[in-house]
Parts: sequence; C-alpha cells; structure tokens
Amino acid sequence: MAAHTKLWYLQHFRLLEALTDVQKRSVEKMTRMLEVKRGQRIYLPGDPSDQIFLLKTGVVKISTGGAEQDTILALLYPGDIFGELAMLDESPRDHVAEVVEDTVLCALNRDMLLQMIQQSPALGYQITKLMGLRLRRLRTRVEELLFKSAHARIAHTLLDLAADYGVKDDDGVLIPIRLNQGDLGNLVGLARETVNIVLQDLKQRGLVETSRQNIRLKSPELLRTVV
Amino acid sequence: MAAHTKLWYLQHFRLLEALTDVQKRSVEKMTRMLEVKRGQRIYLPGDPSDQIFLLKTGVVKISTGGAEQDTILALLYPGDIFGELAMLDESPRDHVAEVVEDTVLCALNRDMLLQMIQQSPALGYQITKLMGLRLRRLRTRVEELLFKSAHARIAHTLLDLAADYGVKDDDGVLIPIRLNQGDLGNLVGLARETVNIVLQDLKQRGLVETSRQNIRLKSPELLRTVV
DNA sequence: GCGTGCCTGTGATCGGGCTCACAGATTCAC
DNA sequence: GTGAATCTGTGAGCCCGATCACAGGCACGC
Repeated sequence: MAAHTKLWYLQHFRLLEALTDVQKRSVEKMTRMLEVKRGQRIYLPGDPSDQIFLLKTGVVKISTGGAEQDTILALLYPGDIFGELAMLDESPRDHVAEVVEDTVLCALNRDMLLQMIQQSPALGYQITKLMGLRLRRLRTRVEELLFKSAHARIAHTLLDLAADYGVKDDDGVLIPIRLNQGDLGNLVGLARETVNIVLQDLKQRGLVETSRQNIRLKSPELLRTVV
Repeated sequence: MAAHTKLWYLQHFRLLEALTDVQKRSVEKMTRMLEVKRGQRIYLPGDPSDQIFLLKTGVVKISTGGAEQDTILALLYPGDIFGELAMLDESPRDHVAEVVEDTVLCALNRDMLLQMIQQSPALGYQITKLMGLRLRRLRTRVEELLFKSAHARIAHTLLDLAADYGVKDDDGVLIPIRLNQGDLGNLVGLARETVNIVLQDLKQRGLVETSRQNIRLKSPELLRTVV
C-alpha cells in the first residue's frame, strides 16, 4: 500500500489528532499497514503484547475464543483502537482478536508509542481517555449482565450497538452488522435459542426487524422500556 | 490534619511515584484530606465529576446504589484511586461511592490533575496504566459472569479478592473484609440465599471458613478448580 | 446452478437459581 | 445489659432459560 495512503489514514485517526504533522509522519514510518480477511486471527492468547492496532475499515471481534460459549468482550469498528492493554506491561494476550469483516488496520509498536507519549502528553491523554471510555462502557455492561432478564439484555445491547454504529433514517436505526443469533448470545450471555425467542417476540411487537445482514430498530424509544 | 502528614501520604502513593518532590509539594497544596465514616457517601449519581480520590485507609464501595440488587462494581482498598472517570469529561457521576470501613482519603481537583499531566507525562502514563488494569480486571469479570455457575462465580471472586487484599498465613489466605452474603451476591449477580448455599457447601468441603468479619480461604488451589 | 454447510425457527424437557417466608444468631446502639 | 436491627441458615415452590433434537431456509463456494 502506498505510503501516502497510510499517512492519510493516520491523519484521520481520532487518536492521533493531538500530534503535529511532523509527529504523524514519524509515526507513519514506524507502523505497518495490514489487510486482514474475514475469519483470520490478528492475535491469540499467549501471543506477545507488543503492538497496538488502529482499525481503519472492517470489524474485529475480541473474545475468549472458545468454540461454544465464546464470550465476546468487544466488537470494534473503523476508528477504534484495540490491543491497547499492550500499553500496560509485557504480559501476553489473553484473548482472541478475530476479523469479522475484511479489515484494513495499522499496527503500532508498543515501544514506539510509549516514546511518542513522552514527547506528547496530549497523546497520552487521548489514550487515557480511550481507556476510560472503554472502562465506562464495560461497567454499564456489567450492570446489564447482573440481574437483568434476557429481554432487557438483548434490547439494551441492541441500543448500545445502535448508539455506536447505527445509521439513523426515517424508519428507525439500522445497525449494519452481520451478527448471527449465536454471537449475539455470546455477547450477552444467553443461549442461541433464547436469543431467537426474544428476537421473535421483539419483531412481533414491531420493535425490531432482522435479516442476516443487519438489524433495524424500528422503535428505539420503546426498546428502551423493555424489562 | 497536619500538612506534613498529608505530604507523607502523597509521597507514599503509588500513583504519584512519578512526580518529583517539588511536584508532590504542589499537589499537596491543592488537595484536601478527608475523613469519612462507615455508611457515608462520597458521591452520588448526578454529582459533578470534578474530583479524583486517593484512598489512604479504609474501604470504599462503588455501586449502582439501588436498595436491593445494588450491583457492586468495585471494592477499593488503601492505595487505590477512584472517581477516575472524572478524567474523561464533565459528565456527572453515575454511581454511588460509599464508605464501607472508615476511611481517610485525599481529594484531587480534576483541572489540577490535568495540568500536572501536561508537565509530567510519566504521571499521565501512571494513570493510563491504572485505567488499563481496571479494564483488564473488568474484562475477566465479564467473562466470569457470563455462562459460569454460582459456585464458580463465588469461588473465583473470592480468589480475586484474596489476590488483591488477602493476607497469606500458614492456614491459607485471610481476606480481611467485612462482606456480608448479600453484598457478595451483589458482586457476582446472585441472590443472597444462593450465596449462602454455596458458602455452606464450600465450608463443608473444607475450602473456606467464614465469619462476619472476614473470609478465610483454606485451600486456594482447590478453590480454583471449582466449576 | 446446485449442493453442502451454516443459520434460523421451534418444541419438549430439565434444572439451577430466584422468591417468599420465617427462625435463630450476632452485633450494635443506647 | 437489653432491645432492636441486621445478618445467617434453611425449606417449599416456581419459573426462566439451558439443553437437546430436529426441520426448514439461505447463501456461498465450486
């Protein structure tokens, strides 16, 4: 991939806004651009944690990687960063990062990033913010998971997905994610069959529409009231 | 409280290791030292997020604050930081911070901290690390909560608590926390009665001993194998 | 374009954990 | 020291969601 393209990507990354153009150029020299196809793994448990990734296009799933009951910890979309725990220490990965939709991404060396932060506190603050937002999100997720019913878990999770990645139009919000019922179950801790029942019910009540390609929330307001 | 005492506390705080003595002194000028007693609230949902707290002594509980089914998000001990999401933005608190055991703590102004970070990237990195560790911990907690049985949830949660705050002796590990069965339930998403049944079983099997003051893990190794 | 997987839809059955209800045991406040 | 409040222990019954089993439907690869 042409170097100027890579630079373009870097310039448009939220995380790197804080950098000067000169700094961006230096980042550019030290990153690798990758294209990774659906189904491939970016890292596995036990791999060294020496890189951080910037996701340009596509979708990545972070999960525990078990065949069945593969707990999904996060779904990542263009503009997201992942593997950021490499910032902390040398301990190896303990999750699987798998490509769900063909991706283009940028690999950033750990040491390099630490060095950049020394020079640019603003960049450090961006990363702190990023982690903080993740933390906040994960907390609300814990709240969702404890004590809430299957209906509530799914309704609220759909709303979360919509808030992040949904496209609003005159018929509600479209979530352009190919997410099968099994995966949705792994995201909220329910069996695939249960997810089916719940979705069926939500469809009947006119709250959502589903296809294999995407999910449409017809009435986010009502969905929010589901218990 | 005497100023030199406050400085002493600051000097021994892990978070602030990165600062020079001069910087510590300037922090000292800008912090307030508080003593808060059991049962008091430090902040409530809706309160402004303009402070970060350093916990010197005692125990603080971060939770959703509902009367029943008060989801516990974190228990904090001496040396811990909390309220750190104030770093992100101005959005108000959305949890309750309640004192579980009498505390001494230090309140640090948000703007002040941001300013310090500008001057000391190392401090920023400390905070990033802190958030990263919280993030990692919360992820493993999500994994625990989804799909795992009541026995496993409790056994693993006890091990987590022991890892952080336990005191090892020749009869296992002592967790010096006054944690009743109801709260333990709120920590893992189980009814109080279920917690009782599980603890009863673990006691019978010689894995733990409980009193109202604390919990002793007689055999962490066996506890780890509980499914 | 056709077959072979993968995904969705649905029923029967089972069981873990919740709810409700109450009795005893501790601890705490005064 | 005594009463009130809180916490623990335990049983009966129920219900949500898991598991198992299988029938169609799509979609993608060759």
